[in-house]
Amino acid sequence: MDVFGALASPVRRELVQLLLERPRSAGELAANFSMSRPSVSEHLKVLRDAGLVSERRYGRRRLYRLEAEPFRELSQWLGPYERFWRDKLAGLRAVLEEDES
Amino acid sequence: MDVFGALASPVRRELVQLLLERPRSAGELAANFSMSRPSVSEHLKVLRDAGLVSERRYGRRRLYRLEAEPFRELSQWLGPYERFWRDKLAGLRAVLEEDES
DNA sequence: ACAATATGTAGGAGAATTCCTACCTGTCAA
DNA sequence: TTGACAGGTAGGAATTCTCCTACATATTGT
Repeated sequence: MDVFGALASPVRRELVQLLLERPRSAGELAANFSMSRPSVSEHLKVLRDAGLVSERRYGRRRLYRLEAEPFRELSQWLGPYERFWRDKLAGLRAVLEEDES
Repeated sequence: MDVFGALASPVRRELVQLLLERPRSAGELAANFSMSRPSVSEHLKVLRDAGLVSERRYGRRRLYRLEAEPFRELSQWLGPYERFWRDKLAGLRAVLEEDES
């Protein structure tokens, strides 16, 4: 599953959002959800496989942290569309000003 | 299915990319894929339901066009992560310059 | 009116996703 | 060394996704 597929799940987007604040352990992450801990662990695996997060072991804990690169790629993918909607807004503004005059 | 879910499919991302150039009819879009035309039509429905594209009928043709708003929302969602990876890059640069000195 | 064109919908098969409980593994602390 | 803790893996049920062929609907040109 690629980056887009990984972010398609609301649960995984929430995980990613939690990791944006700071790295957290698997258990701490799981505590934020009503689903079972193993299920959260599976979601973490999806995020890992997509390269969105990495994991380091500290004793019996595993700290998950956000990886920057995939988000950079996402941003690049979005670039052309961003230009698209900015142009749309600019066009809209022009029309509104036209009406005012 | 929401915007993220809709963009999880490579086929739908390609559709969206085609529509970024200009609005196109369902048939013209389908011609770009090796899968059956009805399947492409179903992908278009997913994009429609997610609000990513809209459709206007011109006779027996239906022109699909990209909608700006969902991409704007995507951009806003990405905002905090964009800051995240920019900070990472800045940090990396700082470390490299440190090494040089 | 009729055949051809453009496109969506129905129904279904097969694959993938998502969640669960049970279980296994490695680490820490007494 | 042994029990408790942190966390991943296995196997499976229910659901959703993706693709197909067949069919239905609307429009156009003759």
